Amino acid sequence: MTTANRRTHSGSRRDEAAREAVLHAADDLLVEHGFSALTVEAIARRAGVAKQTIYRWWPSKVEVLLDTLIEDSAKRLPVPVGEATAKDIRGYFRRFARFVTRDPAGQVLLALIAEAQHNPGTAKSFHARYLRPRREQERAMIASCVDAGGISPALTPDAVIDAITGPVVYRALTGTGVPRGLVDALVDDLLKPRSG
Amino acid sequence: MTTANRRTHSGSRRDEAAREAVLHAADDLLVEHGFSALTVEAIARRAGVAKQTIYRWWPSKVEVLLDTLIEDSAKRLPVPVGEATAKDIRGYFRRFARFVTRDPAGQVLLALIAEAQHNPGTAKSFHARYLRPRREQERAMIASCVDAGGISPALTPDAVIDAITGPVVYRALTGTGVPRGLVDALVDDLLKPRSG
Amino acid sequence: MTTANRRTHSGSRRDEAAREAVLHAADDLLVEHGFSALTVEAIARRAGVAKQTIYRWWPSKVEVLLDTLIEDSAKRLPVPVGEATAKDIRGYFRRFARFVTRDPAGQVLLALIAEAQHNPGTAKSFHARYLRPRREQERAMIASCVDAGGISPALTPDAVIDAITGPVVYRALTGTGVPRGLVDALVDDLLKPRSG
Amino acid sequence: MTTANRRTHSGSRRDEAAREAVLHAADDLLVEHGFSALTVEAIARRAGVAKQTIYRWWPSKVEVLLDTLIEDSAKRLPVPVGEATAKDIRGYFRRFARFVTRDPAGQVLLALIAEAQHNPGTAKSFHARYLRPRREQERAMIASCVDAGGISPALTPDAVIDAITGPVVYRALTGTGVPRGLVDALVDDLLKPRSG
DNA sequence: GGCTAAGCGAGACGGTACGTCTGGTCTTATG
DNA sequence: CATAAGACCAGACGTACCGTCTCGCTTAGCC
Repeated sequence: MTTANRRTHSGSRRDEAAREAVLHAADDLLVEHGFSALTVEAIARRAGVAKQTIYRWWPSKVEVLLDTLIEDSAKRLPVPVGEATAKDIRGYFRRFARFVTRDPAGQVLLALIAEAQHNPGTAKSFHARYLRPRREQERAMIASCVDAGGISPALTPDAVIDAITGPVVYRALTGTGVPRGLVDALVDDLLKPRSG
Repeated sequence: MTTANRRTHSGSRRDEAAREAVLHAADDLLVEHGFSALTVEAIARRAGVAKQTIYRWWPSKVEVLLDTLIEDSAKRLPVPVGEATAKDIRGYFRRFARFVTRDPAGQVLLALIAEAQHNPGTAKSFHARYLRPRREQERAMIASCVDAGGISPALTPDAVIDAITGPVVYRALTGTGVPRGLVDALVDDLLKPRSG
Repeated sequence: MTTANRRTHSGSRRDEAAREAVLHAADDLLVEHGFSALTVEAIARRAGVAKQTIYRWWPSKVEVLLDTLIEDSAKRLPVPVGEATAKDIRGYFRRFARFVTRDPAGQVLLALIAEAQHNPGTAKSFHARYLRPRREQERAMIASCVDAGGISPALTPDAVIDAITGPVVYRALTGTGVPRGLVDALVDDLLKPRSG
Repeated sequence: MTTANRRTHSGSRRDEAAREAVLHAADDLLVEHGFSALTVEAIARRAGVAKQTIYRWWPSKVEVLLDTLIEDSAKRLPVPVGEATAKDIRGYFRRFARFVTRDPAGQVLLALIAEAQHNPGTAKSFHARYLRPRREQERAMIASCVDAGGISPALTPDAVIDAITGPVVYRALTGTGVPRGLVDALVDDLLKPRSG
């Protein structure tokens, strides 16, 4: 009702509308036309924003993607906090598999893993701002469950996480999809102590 | 006065020297300056070859890389053929981990996995010419061992391969290295039947 | 402890200090770094003034220059008023030549002649605010001397002025300097009646 | 009849058609929309040429203009060569006045005089490639006439040229037009010796 | 003496053009 | 007929200014 009919920028403070337009434009372009269509010019065009506005706030288009990924995965793939049960953990990794294979934001994740291969700077901030913090939360999730006696894996928490997310990500990267039951099989196998 | 110092092309047949110069130039550039330095112009410059010569024989720089990867991994990471023992399999995956983390050709593999994310055409020929054939050989290796009774994994051969290579590749892609013992732990865990 | 070191603007009336800072900044930039360095942003930076303050009071950077030119040439190159002798006229044109070739304000004049070529709006206000009024005074100077019988040129006053300032300006514009004696020769030649 | 219906560029040699398209585009843009519309992008657009093609052959748009000026004034404002009469000289300066005030190429000349004010690099090559050679020819024209006894001016040849072209150029630059008879009056006045 | 109005420094904004780089296509000349 | 060379069109890169705008502030001048 009270919305202005034209976006009006906010003067000497950062324009939140422009920020969001950029993030959405980047996301949309990636999903619709792939990473190669994700040029700063195209983002600016699509967002109705000047190139300079992008360069003012983000050092590269990769950081734009990273921002969308961080926001989206905080919303749509939260790591369980507090005391986690084996069921919580299984649920998290199932959601992770779905996120990576079906959520648009999952495509962003894969694109960033890829881009980090090509560009050391990307790798660095991708780790610092996404992978590392998330890994910490995941580790805490596993550890809390171990502490509570819910599971007693033979591997370290890190190795467990790699052993589950690794195959999921690898199959997603190679475009072969994650087969039904793979996550469950891995989780079952890894979280319980090996007999003998 | 015997010139001959300069490579002299051969007339109406494809110039093998040019082909090899291109492959080596691509490999070297990737290792020395990373994927972002790997432009067709740079390859041509380094190989002492005209751009057109590259475009004549390869549809893109990615196919150049793919050719080097195919040649190099046939040489340096052969899949065991014939009857394979559990030991052979473990050995193969150990060599795989070393290849991916330490061999220059492993960098090519990672770069192609990455590039396949950005470009559907790359993905297609990367699968058809590298991943698929290799996966077939790996599957045969596992199957022959199962048939011989050497192992009896709970998962399908494909799942086993993913469960081992997945974490290795994932850690390599995220630049975190593959910890000592990870491969062995995964192999031990997956090749032997689950108790109970 | 009495701060006051920082210029403090004056509230709801135009800030004279800002006005002068702008004029001087423009002048300095032109002389030091040439016309191409004379951007509104650079003037604002140098003057310690916001861009908006410039746009509030001047329609363009050219008008800033024009203001400095008008002030400076009123001070340093006044046209003789009242009854003029041939000697006054010669003196004026000598000062004009020196102004155009050596005075920083002369550079401003040349820059505006140039800019007027590129921009019709500049041309218009440059004529209206500088060239026309000045030409009127020059014409009056010549006319008063003719009336007094001091000279009797074969050409109209306008043509005389053009015939003297033209070569001076042309040589200044082409950076070739005004040779000693050129002004005197032209003045001698033009102010006295042609024999025969 | 035999013209190709599409311009086809000429391979590894410079494309003459592209060169001419650029020169004409620059000329046209200057005349139609003024110097401020003369951007490299606009020239490229208009000429149907890639920007890089312009940057490959010209260091700046100014050099493009300079090339058009050199070609055009060789064609349309040749300096008389060989023994020149007073009539030839008068004719040349009359043509010069018409060139500067009415010929599109004259606009290019004025634009370059202007731009040379703003940019030292422009000034340098404008002098070296246009003004200096032309001045040499003009000086030779005057000298040959003096030698033949056709005229005996009180001023040096250079001063004579400046005294005639100066006012013409100055009036053209200030957009006031060159009045009928001004050139003749100046020529008459300057080429004949002052009596007494 | 509080209120209003304008000027101010600061700087974000949507744009345009800059000059550079690479991509992928084409032509020429050489062998 | 393959090659080295390299010109060509296309279009993205990241930067500099443009001219407009809003912010938060300071200072008159009016009630």
